[in-house]
Amino acid sequence: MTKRYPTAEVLAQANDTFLDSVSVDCVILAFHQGSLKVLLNKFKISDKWMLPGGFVHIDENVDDAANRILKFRVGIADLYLKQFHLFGNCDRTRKEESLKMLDSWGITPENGHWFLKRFVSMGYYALVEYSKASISIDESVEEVGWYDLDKLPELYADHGAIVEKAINTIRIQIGIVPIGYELLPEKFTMPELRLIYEAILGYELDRRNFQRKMLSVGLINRLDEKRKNGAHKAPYLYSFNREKYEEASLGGVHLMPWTH
Amino acid sequence: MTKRYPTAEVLAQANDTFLDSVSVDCVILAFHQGSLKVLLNKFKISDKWMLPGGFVHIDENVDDAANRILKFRVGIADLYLKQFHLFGNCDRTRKEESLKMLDSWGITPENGHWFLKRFVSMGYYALVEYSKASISIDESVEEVGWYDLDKLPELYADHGAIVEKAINTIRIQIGIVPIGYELLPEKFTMPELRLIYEAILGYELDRRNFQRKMLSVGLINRLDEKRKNGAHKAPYLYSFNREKYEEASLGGVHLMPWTH
DNA sequence: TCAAAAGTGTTCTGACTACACCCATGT
DNA sequence: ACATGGGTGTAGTCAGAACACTTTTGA
Repeated sequence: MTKRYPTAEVLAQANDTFLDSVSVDCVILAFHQGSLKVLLNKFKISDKWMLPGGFVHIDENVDDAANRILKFRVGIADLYLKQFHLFGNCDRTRKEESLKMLDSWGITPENGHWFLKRFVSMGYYALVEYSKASISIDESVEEVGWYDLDKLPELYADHGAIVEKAINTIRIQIGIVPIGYELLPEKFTMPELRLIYEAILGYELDRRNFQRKMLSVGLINRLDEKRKNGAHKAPYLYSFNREKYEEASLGGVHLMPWTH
Repeated sequence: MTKRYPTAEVLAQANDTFLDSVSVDCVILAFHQGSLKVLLNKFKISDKWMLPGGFVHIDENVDDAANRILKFRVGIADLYLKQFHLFGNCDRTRKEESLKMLDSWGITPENGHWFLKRFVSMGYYALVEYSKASISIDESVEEVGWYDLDKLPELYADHGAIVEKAINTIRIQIGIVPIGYELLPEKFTMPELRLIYEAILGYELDRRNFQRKMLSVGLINRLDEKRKNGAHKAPYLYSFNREKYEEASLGGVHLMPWTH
């Protein structure tokens, strides 16, 4: 199973390789240095940044395609990965840009070439641990990088709207679905967990009440270790109770109050 | 704007009419005689019931396609209609069935015919008022009918799973998103509203607390009328405060508690 | 007059809020 | 010692759960 990201050769005869008209875009989020980052890449030919995305193999489930793209880009499989919206408007396809890309790959497209047709894109969001993600570049991509959510560069086509919709969806779900497990290392401190929640929600939480709430739902175990940070009391380390976490992911938990 | 549901003639030259590989399936729900019903139809050639669905015109937004299909089937436009999941597995396409359909329409498909390719389907759910829905039949459809959610007949391909996923999604959203407006006539009684919630949730609610809660969120106005039902006190009639309702639909409200 | 169902009031509990207070650590 | 930030305790408030009680209607 070493299916490739589409390159020039693949695209040239893609009619039988990929599912028509359907693409996948991934909003891959990680937490680093106090803020949420999203993974972006830039194709050699394009001057705009894009979300990591790709096409669906003809014999591949769409969800699996999203997983494959994710694994290819950040090197982690079986991540927290969720559908959040289908972007299906006609006006989202940028024919000129696509032509430019084909041209740069030395392809002179016949009329109605697969790549030039209208595409709808399934949006997925993924949460990954920054330190575990090893971003990779292939020959079609010039640059890959993590961008601060509130300092995004100009994005290709509707990718800006896709990012926005993703973060909105996560904000809504954060009260029901436990997160953090995917964004943090095995051992973490309570302030670290809280900073993630604050970054996603966009406002500050009461340090003390947050701690109590998190401990009371029972998804987190306190360890017998502390981490020395600086000139203050060393915070405890915690780990997720994997079993209960999975359970809560499926069944839903009431984690956060609803009123701001 | 009188685009048609695909029929034999349309399908024959559909390559340029419809978006490839993408279809739309609608789980249309209504409340009638104490239970939730879902709209199903049966094609002449098929022996299995299907969800109302269709294809996306080449110059049509996917969301608009869902709206068009809905309008065609129940005669109501601008309904409460929401994406809930993309069904994108390879194994969901039933090639033999599709061949049978084409054959029955007198089409001998060349290899790789549009209709025989793999399709992914965007699932939408819609809530409609039973009395306002006028279901219509076209020449390709043999029968259309409302089916009780827990007495569904055998459904085509993965349509059973689609219905299930739809109702699960609604159950999760019912606590945040106000519903009822779309399922009830202009004027309704509190028990009527409560029965809908109970039907969706699958369990009974406390009559008295439900009433208080509904009134306290302010989406509902009590009218100066009552409806005489039987040998008991006549319940008040209520109507939705449309303005606040729209607002709540967008911003979200905390309507129901989370714990069962 | 009685059953059935609607409407209102009350108590109890538990969760969230907003703090005050104490503890550990490095400079 | 003191600033910085982590951890615990507690009173006040508010919403939901449970249930008693009253009201209206038709048979």
